Amino acid sequence: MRISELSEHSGSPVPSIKYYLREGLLHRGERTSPNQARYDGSHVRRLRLIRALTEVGGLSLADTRSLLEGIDGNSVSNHDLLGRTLMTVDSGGREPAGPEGGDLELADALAEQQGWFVYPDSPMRHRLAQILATFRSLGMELDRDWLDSYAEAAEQLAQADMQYVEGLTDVDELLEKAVVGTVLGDSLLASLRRLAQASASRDRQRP
Amino acid sequence: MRISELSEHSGSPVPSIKYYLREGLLHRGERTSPNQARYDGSHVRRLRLIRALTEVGGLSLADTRSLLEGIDGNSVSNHDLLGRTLMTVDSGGREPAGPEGGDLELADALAEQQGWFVYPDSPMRHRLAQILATFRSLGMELDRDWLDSYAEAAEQLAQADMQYVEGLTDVDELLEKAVVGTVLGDSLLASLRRLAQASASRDRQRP
DNA sequence: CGATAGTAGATACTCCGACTATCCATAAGA
DNA sequence: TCTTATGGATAGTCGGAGTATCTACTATCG
Repeated sequence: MRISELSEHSGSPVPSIKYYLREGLLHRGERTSPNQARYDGSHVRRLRLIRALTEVGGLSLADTRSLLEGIDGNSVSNHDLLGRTLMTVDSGGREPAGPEGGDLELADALAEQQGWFVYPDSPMRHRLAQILATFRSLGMELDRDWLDSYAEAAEQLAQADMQYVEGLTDVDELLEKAVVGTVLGDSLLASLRRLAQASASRDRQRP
Repeated sequence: MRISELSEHSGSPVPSIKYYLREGLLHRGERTSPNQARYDGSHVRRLRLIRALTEVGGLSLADTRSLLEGIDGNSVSNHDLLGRTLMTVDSGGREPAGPEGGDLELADALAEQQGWFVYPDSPMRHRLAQILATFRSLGMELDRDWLDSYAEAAEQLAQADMQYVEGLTDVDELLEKAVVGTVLGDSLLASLRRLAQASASRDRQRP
């Protein structure tokens, strides 16, 4: 298919497609002559993925590209994907630069309570500590029960994810599903949480 | 205190503070003469809040401002805050424009299973449907058990939030904690989920 | 008292990310 | 044939989030 058809099938305007090609997010089509190339289903699929990660997941193009490269390159050995590929994802937010005092310990305590193994230099460990520090800097006392609820929910979600992914043998498919599930899962969860909060606060208002 | 001291106390550079003043995110100081104004703790606090919401929560300045206005104006009656103020938050992502077919029904089914009351024209209801549509457009079959796990986790989180907030009588404080808890809570949860996933996938790799 | 540094506010400028628009030489299709 | 589309390259746009500069003026140190 030609680029205009690719545009129609994917819903992305031609100039954007050209841009993604330039930026290396989309693999080039099979060239049939100096100024003709053929695109196929893989391009449609990739475009949908790009738009899902950026529009719904809120990732920047740069983050999106690095995830796509991870998928393409089978960057990680089998199951280590969630632990490595996705660790690089920012999930929004410019670099803060907050000093984290005893918050690393709190982060570790939460992880230990859930039985998680956490690499000491894991970016997420530091990000977590930083978030905890931010809460405290705003005068929120970080109730341990509340935090435990969050950690427990995270554990349950991870278990659900593992079950969902269980039985997949194709590494490519597994990688892609893991990435999508993780990135869009954040958005999904955020929506559900809002709905639950709205409902709960309404219930509390008129019990 | 003068603006330079405010800058030191808050960690934000003076030009940025001026910018926030211009943009109406930060209330002006008490003017003591044509070119002098005095700032106080409320400014320090507000600056920290702004930076927490933008840097850690990943909100745009525009979203941040609208939330701050909600807090300032006591926009919502008592407990309706989570249901209304926070509904406006985007949680990242440019407008997609995805057509949602039977996904609204699926969204409603999930909500009903958790016993949530959802306004039919709630933005979050549509956003949820859209996210579900996105998953499907990527060829993920949307396992109902998986979705239920997510909805259940959301419910538990909302309950934890309610408990945390319970007993607060000061409306201003309640509003602020709700906003912070919701926005930063997303980031917190995302971090925890990554840690849990990493650990779980590691466990599965070497059982 | 005067020189120096700091200040409020306004206006203008910069930088980056994510596109759009033009352009060119060529190829496909009516 | 000749109008339209294409691939690729280069340049331009636009919004968001700051920076920089400028102008009067004030505070304060020596």
